[in-house]
Amino acid sequence: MGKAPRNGKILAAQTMERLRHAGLRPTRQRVELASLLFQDCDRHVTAESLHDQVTEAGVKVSLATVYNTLHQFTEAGLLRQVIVDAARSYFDTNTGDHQHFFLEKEGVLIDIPGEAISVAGVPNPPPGLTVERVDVVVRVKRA
Amino acid sequence: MGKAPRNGKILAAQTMERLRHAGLRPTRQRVELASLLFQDCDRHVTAESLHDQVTEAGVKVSLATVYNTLHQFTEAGLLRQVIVDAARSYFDTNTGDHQHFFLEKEGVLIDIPGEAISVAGVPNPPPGLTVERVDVVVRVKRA
DNA sequence: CTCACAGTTTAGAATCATTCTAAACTATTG
DNA sequence: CAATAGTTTAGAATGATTCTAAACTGTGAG
Repeated sequence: MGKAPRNGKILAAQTMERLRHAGLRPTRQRVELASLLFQDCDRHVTAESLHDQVTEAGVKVSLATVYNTLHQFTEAGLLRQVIVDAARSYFDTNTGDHQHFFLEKEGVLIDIPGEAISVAGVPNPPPGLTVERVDVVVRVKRA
Repeated sequence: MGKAPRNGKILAAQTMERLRHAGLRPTRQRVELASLLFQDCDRHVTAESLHDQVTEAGVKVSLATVYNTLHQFTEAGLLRQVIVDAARSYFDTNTGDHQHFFLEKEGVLIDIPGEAISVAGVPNPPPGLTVERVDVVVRVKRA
């Protein structure tokens, strides 16, 4: 032990700052979850996959808290919810403008950069409605 | 009584033919549901909304059968499943190429003709994967 | 027209993801 | 350090959907 703990501490401090900025009290659980979610590259998680991961890391966080936290992070703009599967909800750490490939059989999401794709010809919505967002899901399967 | 029954019979006969062509035995329940689904213009239903409708029409069909039937019709290509809401599944009687506006608050779907919208710049999927379909959901809200 | 059987329907139980509840805990502030 | 508002949690509850196994019904053969 040496590097891991030190990095852990630095990471935790940054994470706590980030949570405070988002208006969230940096509790042990939120810091743990945020560290897992935001340390690496972009990630796509479900409540269960994240709960499994945090549990395997030897940290005790209830599934209810994982659900709460995912929703709070989403409201705070730290995550984005992705709806592609009737069976479960995915959360994406990439909150920028982008779209997805979705491999249904395996429940795998792959980002498509926002600049890559362009959607043309969206009609004006019916009167009284305004566009919030345009989601594109490219459903793929193993060849 | 006069017109209604006669039309009903004609409709039923057409519907039974349609079901047979799709490889589905035309049972009372399937004919009832198909009549409701396909008689008018394009429709978007959930299992519950369709069950309510058929029940209000005075026809006895179990909710389980509505679920079964919706899935069978979908497999047979008579319906298309639309995934826009984590909470419930929608089925669309329009199986052609088109996209949707979705008014989340009210659970309302509105078709956008396929010719209207064009999606450009979809990257090649990762090796070993092929594109099945590109879904576009324009999420709207009351202004 | 009738029988037999494969395919269907169904009530109710079961499942699964998710949310709720209310009691125990903890970060924060004074 | 104490008070308190915000959090966490186990477990119950919910809601959509699926399953089960028993009863029912198109259909094709005779």
